Parts: sequence; structure tokens; C-alpha cells
Amino acid sequence: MKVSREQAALNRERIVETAAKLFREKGFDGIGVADLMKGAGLTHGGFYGHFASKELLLAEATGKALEKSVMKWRKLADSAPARPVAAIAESYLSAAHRDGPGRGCAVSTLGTDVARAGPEVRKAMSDGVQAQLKLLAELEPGADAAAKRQQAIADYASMVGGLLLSRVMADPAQSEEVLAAVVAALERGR
Amino acid sequence: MKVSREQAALNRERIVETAAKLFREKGFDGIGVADLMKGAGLTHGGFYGHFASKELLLAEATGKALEKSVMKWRKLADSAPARPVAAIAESYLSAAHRDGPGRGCAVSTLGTDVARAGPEVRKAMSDGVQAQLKLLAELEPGADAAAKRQQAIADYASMVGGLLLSRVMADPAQSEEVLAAVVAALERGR
DNA sequence: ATTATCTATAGATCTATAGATAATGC
DNA sequence: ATTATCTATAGATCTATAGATAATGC
Repeated sequence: MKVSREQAALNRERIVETAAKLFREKGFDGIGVADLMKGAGLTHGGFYGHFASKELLLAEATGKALEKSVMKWRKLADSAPARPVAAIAESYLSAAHRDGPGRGCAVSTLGTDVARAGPEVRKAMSDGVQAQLKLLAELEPGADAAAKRQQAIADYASMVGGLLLSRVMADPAQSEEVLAAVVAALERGR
Repeated sequence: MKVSREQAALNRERIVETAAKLFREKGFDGIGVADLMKGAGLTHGGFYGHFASKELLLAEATGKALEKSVMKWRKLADSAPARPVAAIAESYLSAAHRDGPGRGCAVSTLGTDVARAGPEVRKAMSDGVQAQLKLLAELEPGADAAAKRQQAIADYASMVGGLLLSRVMADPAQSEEVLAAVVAALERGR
């Protein structure tokens, strides 16, 4: 049942992408290695040939997920050059993002798991967050670089917290109210 | 080994308080029923005489934790009547809160677990969040009630997201930067 | 010959339950 | 007699590993 080195590398990549989706949907403890491997079309015994532990897979999956988020933000900014931060905020704080955690921001879905995890995992998410902050700071208005970075951090915190709150609220109307209020506050210049 | 009804009620309360602390510290899946009961000084077999399931304990523990948070916010506001929202923001976005999740805001520690949980748990956290938003809205400046509520939601989202980000960052200096930036933004009028 | 993947399982959990025990409260 | 708690365990997970298999790559 051996496959080529090329195919093995593709299999590894598929495991990471499956994990990036399922960890975001179900949480780190919500999905087991056997089901992750099944999701990637493999059997679970083969897992440890690719990764030293489930936690190190979380580090890779987190890094991959946040890389894709940065790419998405860049596209959104390019498509709305007059108001790039608003375009990102509206996409981030949308019902589609709230209801599709498996393809969305990993901080909002895995942040608490990562906060309790080991240094490799923390570093992977930290680096991803820094990349997002760097992009966001470039898009903020003004000339003062320090002020732009501070604004980027504040805006990012609002988005992460708003999305998390919208997912917590049991009543759909309350969830919508949260999304709308945070978007409005972000667009009022915050 | 039977105890009095009064003592049994106290035992139940101690289980809820132990759970409120340990769930916030370790996450819902990070602590088992046996260790929760041991933390409350009981054996694990007795658990199901008090609660129908571990998840229903999470609902109660979440409600209890958020009730205490509202009380804390009220005290903070009373002790700084000239700037109540700023006092709450500075306490919420402090290193002490970041480093003491077991006694802190349940949304920041259990939000993602709750977002994936059943309706009883979602309702317990929703109700707690609504109570916090109600208090915060009363403390916001201005006369327009709708504007005050919108501002309260935006401020709460900033705080939750800022605290979560500060716990994710691997580098302590980055973590401090996040806390300071979000406090500064909140105090600049947001 | 090497190695990616497979089957099978060890060993350690976990939630929940069954039945025994012993003190309360009628 | 009732019932809160205990001991013990069922049954289902979970991560990780051991050893077999079979196709690749020298």
C-alpha cells in the first residue's frame, strides 16, 4: 500500500487541510485522529508517519488557516481600494462567516484551545495574527505608523470578539444585532 | 455516607463553583467529571444525582460565572462614577485577568465551547451576556438609548476579542501591546 | 532496500450507570 | 423508608505504537 514520495507529500497536505477545517468546526478535542485521517481518505495508523503528535498537527493547521485568511483579506482590500478596512470588517462580521467556521478565522474558533496549548501552537497562531495585523495596519488611514498599528489591533479585536459573541447568542435576532453593531462601530471611524 | 438535604444542596453548589473555575481554566473537554468531583471533595459516582449530564453542569457553571462578572462590573462602575466604562475596560484588559482565566470572563474562556454546545448552554451564556450588555449600556454616555446599546455591544466585543488575542500571543511583549492598544482605543471614545 | 500505509491493539482515558452503604428525616 | 454518596464497572472513546504489507526508487 505504499505510495510515491510525491503522493505522500500530497497526502500530508490533505491531512493538514482536513484538520484545518475540522478543528475549526469541532475544536481540537472535538475530532479524533482516526476521524481526521478518515476525512483525508487514509487510515489512522498512518498518521504518526506524518506528524509527531496531534498537537503538532494543530500548529500546522492553524498556520495554514491563517495564511489563507491573510490572502482573503488582501483580495478584499484590493477589490475595495476606497474603503479596504470596511470591506474586511463587513466580510468578517457576516452571517456567512458566522455560520461557516470551518473556512473562517482560526482565532475565533480555536483561540481558546490555542491559548491553552504548547509553544509550537501558540507561535503558529501568533505569527498568523501578526501577518494579519501587518496587512490591516497598512490599510488603516493616517500617516503615523504607530497609530495605524494601534488602530489595526483595536479593529482586529473588535472583529474577533464580535464574531465570537455572534456565535454564542442563542437568539438569531440577537446574533444579527451584534454583527450589525460592531460593523457600525468600526465604520464610525474606530 | 448520606448527608443532610441542606448539606447536599451545599455540595451541589460547590460542584457548580468548582466547575465554573475548572471549565474556564481547562475548557469543557479539558476536565473530566471525576476530577471535577474530586475538586469539590466528592467521588465521581455521586455526580449524576445532582446533574443529568456534564453538559447541563456547563450551563449552570456558565450562568454562575457570568452572574459574578456582572456583580464585579457593577462594583467597578460604582467605584469610578466619573468614568465607569473606562474602569471596566481597564480591569477587563489587565494582565491579572489575562493570567487568571479561572475567575474571569466566561465568554473569553468558554465562548467557542459554548458556540458548539446545545441550546441550554447557549441560553445560559446568552442571558449572561445580555445582563452584561444591559449594565454596560446604562453606563455609556449620551441620551439615545439605541446608540448606547450599540456602543455597549461594540465595547464588549472589543474587550472579549482583545483579551482572547492577548492570551493567544506567544510573546509577552506582543500580549501587552494588544491589551494597551485595545484599552487606548476604548478610551479614545469608542 | 526503503518506506508509506495498513491492520490490530495497548493502555489510558471518558461519560454514565448499577447496586451497596449508611445517615437523615418522617 | 428515603436518599445522598460511595465503590465498582460497563462500554465507548482516545492517542500512540508495533509489526505486516506492498509498492516505490535505488
